[in-house]
Amino acid sequence: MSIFRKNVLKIIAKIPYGKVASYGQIALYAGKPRAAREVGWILHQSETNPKIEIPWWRVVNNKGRVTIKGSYSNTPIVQQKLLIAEGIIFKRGLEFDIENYRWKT
DNA sequence: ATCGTGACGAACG
DNA sequence: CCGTTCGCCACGA
Repeated sequence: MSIFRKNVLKIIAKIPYGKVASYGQIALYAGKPRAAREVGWILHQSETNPKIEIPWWRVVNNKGRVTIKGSYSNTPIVQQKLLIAEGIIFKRGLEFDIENYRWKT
């Protein structure tokens, strides 16, 4: 397990209830400013290989859109539902105004 | 090593 | 507000 991967999981675990962060943000905080795609890959792996419990649904793309593909159990609808349950208002489809909920350090 | 792919992001047209 | 292109990074064939 790489150090970057460990940082990614640790940081995602810190996202507060009702807040979200982009893949790029997580990559930045974890020490690889341009590894947004890798963060997505790591989450994809964690889905079928859950070492620790993390609020994966609080990670979205930088435009405030749910871009997860309905892979295993974590589908776009499931993610949207979890976010709505935390108070996030969706505008249309899988989009919402991310600046109202973005987690900042 | 090369190539295609993806839960990304930013820049264009 | 689209859709496309390109740069980015790791994984697997």
